[in-house]
Amino acid sequence: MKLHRAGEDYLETILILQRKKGAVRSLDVSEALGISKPSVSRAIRLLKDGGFLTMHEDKTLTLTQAGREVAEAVYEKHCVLKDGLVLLGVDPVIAEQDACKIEHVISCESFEKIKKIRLQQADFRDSGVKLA
Amino acid sequence: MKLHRAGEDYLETILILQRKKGAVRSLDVSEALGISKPSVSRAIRLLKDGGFLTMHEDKTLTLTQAGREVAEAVYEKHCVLKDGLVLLGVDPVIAEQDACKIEHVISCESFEKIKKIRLQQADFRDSGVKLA
DNA sequence: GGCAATAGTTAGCCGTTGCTAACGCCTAAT
DNA sequence: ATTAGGCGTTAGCAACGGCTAACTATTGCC
Repeated sequence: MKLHRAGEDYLETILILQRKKGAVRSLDVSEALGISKPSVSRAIRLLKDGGFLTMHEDKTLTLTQAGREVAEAVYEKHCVLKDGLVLLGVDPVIAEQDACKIEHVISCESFEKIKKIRLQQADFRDSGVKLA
Repeated sequence: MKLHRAGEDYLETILILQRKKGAVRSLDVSEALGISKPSVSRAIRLLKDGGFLTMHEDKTLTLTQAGREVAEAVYEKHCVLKDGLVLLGVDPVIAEQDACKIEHVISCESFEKIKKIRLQQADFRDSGVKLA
């Protein structure tokens, strides 16, 4: 099963909510993403069918191994991209929005290069040299 | 009329083809993008209705002022993003693909910051200092 | 004139991803 | 026990953006 933008978003959100408050239900995802309950319900069903998460009797959601891998990969992209943009002087709110979109389209190769240079920039900055 | 990813892609492609070979027809766009003739035909009609281009009696296409502005903005993002990624060491083919996607989702604010830092990096590199 | 190739269009399908309306179920309060 | 609220689901709609099949129109060749 091939994941699209929305699927990645849902998995990422579930991961974040799981870390933040433990048990996650569909409604939590709905509120976090600002997407209607029925839309989330259908998406969750598809992700369940695809083997990315399981829903327990009490309706709480848990990511499977596959789901967690996707979610963590996307979330890492999110964090590095947002951080990088903020470092460049982008407004944090804008950086957050952009990271939310770019995380779904950027290749792993490009991402790794950005991650690398971002670390170097941090080192560079910490060394006391003024860049910008 | 609000443009989406596809609309921007078509306008950008028409701009590039126009610069490369003068007159542009639907089929040129179809071949350049690898999208079927009917899909391009419909998209062109919508862009025409939206005031982004005009189609002449001989079926050649011309961007309007509005269309050209969009196309040039997207194309500039494309070039800067691709260049930036290549500078970071990303394979040019991958960089091209990623730029094609990111150009449609990145904000102007983030883009401007990237453009700025890219120029600084170029200066820095030209100054003889080894970065990577 | 007739035929084939080229180019554009129309009609209609599909998947993705949003939405609302309305229903079902469970729990808690009266 | 009945009722109300919270949560999930079902049904059905719409927009976007691909696709194929099939039609039309123009042009160039014999």
